Amino acid sequence: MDGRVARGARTRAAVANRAASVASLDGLSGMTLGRVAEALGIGKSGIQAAYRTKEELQIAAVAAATAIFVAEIITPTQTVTEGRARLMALVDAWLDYIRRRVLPGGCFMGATLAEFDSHPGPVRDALARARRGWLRTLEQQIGIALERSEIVSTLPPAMVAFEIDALLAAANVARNLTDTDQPLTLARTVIVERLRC
Amino acid sequence: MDGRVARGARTRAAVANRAASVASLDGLSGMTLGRVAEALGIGKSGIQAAYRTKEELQIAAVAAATAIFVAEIITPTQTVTEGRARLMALVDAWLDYIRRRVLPGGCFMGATLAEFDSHPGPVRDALARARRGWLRTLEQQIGIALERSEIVSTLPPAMVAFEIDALLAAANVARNLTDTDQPLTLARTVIVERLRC
DNA sequence: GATACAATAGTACGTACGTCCGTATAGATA
DNA sequence: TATCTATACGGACGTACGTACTATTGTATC
Repeated sequence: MDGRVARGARTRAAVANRAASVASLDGLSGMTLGRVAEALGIGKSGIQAAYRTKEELQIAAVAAATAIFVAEIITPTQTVTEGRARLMALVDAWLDYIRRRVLPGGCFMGATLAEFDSHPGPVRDALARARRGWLRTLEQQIGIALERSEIVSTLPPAMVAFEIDALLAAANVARNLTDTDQPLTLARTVIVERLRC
Repeated sequence: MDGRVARGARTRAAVANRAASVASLDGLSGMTLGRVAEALGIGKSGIQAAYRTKEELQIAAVAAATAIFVAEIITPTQTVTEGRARLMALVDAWLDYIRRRVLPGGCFMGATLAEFDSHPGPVRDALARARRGWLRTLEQQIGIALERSEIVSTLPPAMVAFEIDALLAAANVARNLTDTDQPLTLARTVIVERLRC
């Protein structure tokens, strides 16, 4: 029971995951077929068998990174009470996800969005879609927290979501630059404070 | 009166500026000698005559981008009253600098920091130095504004500076993604609001 | 057990990269 | 004027890229 198609699917998943890892360090352009192949211990043609072109591989890497993100951050917080509690659970899960270096480069989006934001095409579309989903998730919990008066804000949920995402992204960069976890706790402090006004 | 060294210096400056332009779009790795050369209408060897290696060119690009940044944002606001007024002048100058697309990719730091934050070396050091200078400039004015009670904050100046920079960086990404100036004004709204608590 | 076909390896191609070298041009120096 | 010297060019180098193609393996189907 380890047929051709099962093996193929497993390879495809392994390739996509490794591509996401490499891209978190060197970006989706710096991620080359040869590097991914070498990291996996297979030949370049093995990558091609899974994804025909580099662009397909890039999109697969985005999908893989998104899946990891959902598994690490979205799913585990799904059981937490909606509103402020879940919002903070999301933030903490994100910070922990970065701290644990699930992907070696930290935040996949941080490394790739800046690279592709000026390059229209299917890859950028995939990145933008994932980003929008994350922002909407934040916005939703902020809205609920506001309704329940668990947080205070003079700004609409969408702006608060934008702000939290901005702080997290900046924390990721600062963390990579300084090789210290301090920026992560700093960002958390700011976020906590901003949910009180 | 257009001697070798004068011509050389002029070429070096032109090469560095064009390198900064290209890098704002494609990053410091995506910026290739051939592309810079072509954009300048000279040969690859012309670039090499100005900067021996690609790394030297990358560092020169950082310096050129920093110089542009200073000329466009720091210097013009130097005459504004210190404190809240100058802080907002800095923010507005930054937003306008992005809006005017002085560099085609928007924020040079936004495009290159995320790319190099996981790549130790002289290029990252140059980027980190420039970033620290910008954060210190913000922090300084925030501190003065706080002393003079022009703004209210329960957070220390360094954190507010971190936050403002984070919002601006996120605005740049969102602006490139959406091709709309709306994220810029959104970020400004958040910043103004955050200086009141 | 024979046949068809998917997954992977291996190889080769054309292009573009960064770098190096030889040389012509033209300003600086004596 | 004659002699350096720095700028810029053209070209060639080895490497690595993405892609295309063929051969081989191993599994499902009949």
